[in-house]
Amino acid sequence: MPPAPPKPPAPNVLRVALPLPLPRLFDYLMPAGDGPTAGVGSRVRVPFGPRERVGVIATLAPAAEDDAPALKPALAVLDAEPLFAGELLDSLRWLARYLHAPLGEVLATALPGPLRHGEPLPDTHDWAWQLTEAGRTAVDGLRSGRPRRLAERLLAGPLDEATLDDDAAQAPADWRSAARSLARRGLAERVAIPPSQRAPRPQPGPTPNPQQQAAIDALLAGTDGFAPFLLDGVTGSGKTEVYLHAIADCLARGRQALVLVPEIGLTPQLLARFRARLGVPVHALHSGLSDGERARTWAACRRGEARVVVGTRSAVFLPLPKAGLIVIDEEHDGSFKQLDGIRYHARDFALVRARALAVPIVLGSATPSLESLRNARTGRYTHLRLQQRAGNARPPAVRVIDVRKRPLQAGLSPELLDAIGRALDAGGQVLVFKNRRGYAPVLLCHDCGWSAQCPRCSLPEQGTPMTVHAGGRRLQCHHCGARRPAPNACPDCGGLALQSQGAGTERIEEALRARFADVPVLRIDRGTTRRRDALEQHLAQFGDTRGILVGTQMLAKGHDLPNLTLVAVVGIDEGLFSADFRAPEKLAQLLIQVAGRAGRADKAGQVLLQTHHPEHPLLATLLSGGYGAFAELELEQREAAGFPPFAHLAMLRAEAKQVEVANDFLQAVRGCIERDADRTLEISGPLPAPMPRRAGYQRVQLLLSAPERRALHGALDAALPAIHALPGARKVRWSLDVDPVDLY
DNA sequence: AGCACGCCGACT
DNA sequence: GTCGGCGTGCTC
Repeated sequence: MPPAPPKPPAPNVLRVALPLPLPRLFDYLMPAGDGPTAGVGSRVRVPFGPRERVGVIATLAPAAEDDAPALKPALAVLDAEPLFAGELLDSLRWLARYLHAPLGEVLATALPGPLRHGEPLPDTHDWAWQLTEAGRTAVDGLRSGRPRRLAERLLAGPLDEATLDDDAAQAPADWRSAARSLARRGLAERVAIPPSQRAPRPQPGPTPNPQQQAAIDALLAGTDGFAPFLLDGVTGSGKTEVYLHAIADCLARGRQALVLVPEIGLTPQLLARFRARLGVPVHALHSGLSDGERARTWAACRRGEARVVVGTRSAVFLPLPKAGLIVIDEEHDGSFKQLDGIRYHARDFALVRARALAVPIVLGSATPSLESLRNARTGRYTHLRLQQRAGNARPPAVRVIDVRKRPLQAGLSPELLDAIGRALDAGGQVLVFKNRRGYAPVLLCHDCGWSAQCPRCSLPEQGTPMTVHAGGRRLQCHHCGARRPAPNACPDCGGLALQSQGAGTERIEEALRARFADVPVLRIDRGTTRRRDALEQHLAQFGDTRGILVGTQMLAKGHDLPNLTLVAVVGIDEGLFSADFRAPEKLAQLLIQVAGRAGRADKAGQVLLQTHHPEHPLLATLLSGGYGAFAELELEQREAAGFPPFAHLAMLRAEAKQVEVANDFLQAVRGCIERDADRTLEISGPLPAPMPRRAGYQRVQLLLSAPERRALHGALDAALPAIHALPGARKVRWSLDVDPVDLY
């Protein structure tokens, strides 16, 4: 008999993903002692240099070869059941490869702080109240009152807090103070019970209109397997109602539903509506929660106990062992993309997860992203439309105001101020919306509307704007890098009214206060409104009284203002002529959204757009054909210019105290990439970024573009090891952003 | 990323 | 004479 082949050695090496910006795993020996068995996806505490770190076991490997460095043993395995398993682990591995980010960093961003730092998965039990021994004998002796009534109910057995809450909702009574009163006397106690799996007690909602019903039917028909839907519904058409029906169906099938909303969209009102309608606990996940709460929600999802989670972008990392549905509300919203650290896009990653989980996913928006519209158009997504506005709301009348050569006061024209005055006289509310999105500044002539275009690479129709650098004294093109000094006078009309930026909200507020001294003027922006519900509070306080709201982005949605009769939008020209190819899309989405705020009730609303370019095709198309027509046109432009969704981008950014340092580094990076890149890969840069993020630091960037994703990722895969090894890599702060949203 | 080690200026 | 600047090198 031939000798049996040698048995492969039992795996005794842990390959651990640590949260470090290093693109490799670290090997350890099995920990000594008898802790939980080491399994892929479990966390381990390991020695790392002079300190300790918590990582995740990525793979188990057989004994290392002799030439390998001497391995240290891991200190302890922290999870008996792997924290990351199945679909979530697979999807996160995919994400790390897609973003070209270290697995350890991706896994770390997917965990709430306490879990990242090695805390055990927290308990997720519910609480109930029961009588103590003493309590049972003392009931008869209690004075009549709420504590006695509660004690009598508890005689029949313990009651969980959710049931007590529900009963209290029907017959309002404060059972908590009664319970505390009993507890003080040692008659009752609070005890932990297993998490409730009560059947949903949904409340009926309004009857869906025919379009909503058609959308609901389509969603319910597609619950078997991966099925992406674009729910394209005008403002006020009742998308949430459609979500609620789909979620209720998902709950009825005993599955979990995940709802992602933009940062600004997760309000107490929205949660209350979901809770009331679905009749099950709804978990919320957002930045306002404590670490402990986030960890508990994570645990409840991991155990399959959480039925519905509504969360902002990081909720896309929740484990969903019983997934049945994913909803992305306002799918076009920029806050789904993380702008630092692991730069993931929650909507895109949610699609990857939905596919891996084999569940339907609904992307809802009144102004879908061009990416999603294209996917709907090519048939990758089922396109569902809601075109009826609920109730008797009428679309507002939109008018464009030409401000060329008009005397402006804090950027406001006399016509606009007159219209504001008339709206106030009629007892209405006015919203003055300042479009300020951190666009790269462009140079604009106030007399004739001329803006600086690159002479070398202008397209015949739209042109390539040059951006303002060096404090307004230099212009630079972000396509070809051409530079020239900024002119002192307008090359077209000879006027001296060249300006690079409009007025901020503070100046507008000031001017409005001076002009309309008899009405309240409320400014809403990042400066005045930091906290989550501060916006709602401000607006509620403002009420229905006649007055003026001044603000940015934040005012584009939220709290209904039924008495709002005039919306004035200023500062749109920066969006019309921005060098950022996404600026027109963002501007169109914003205009539609802001316009949706006027005339929601039965009062007719008016929208005024103040611009130097009344004849601009974006405005003309948007006003005559709506967002759909705009999107059609814009997709053509993107295709002609070779921008997403017809090309795929990656951005390498570097910053240093001296531009040359960052520039030299990216020049070297460019060399690494060019060495063996596909011919279809286009590289532009290194170019200075027009807006420094931090004072004293200079930012430079290198943009990669390819018509096929494969070419882009192939080039990055090939070049990244060399880039990491570049001598300059430690002298600059650099990052790679796959699918960047902001090019500046 | 941390955190060490390692060589050159103004201070108890 | 020291305390401390941040340059480069490593972490299984």
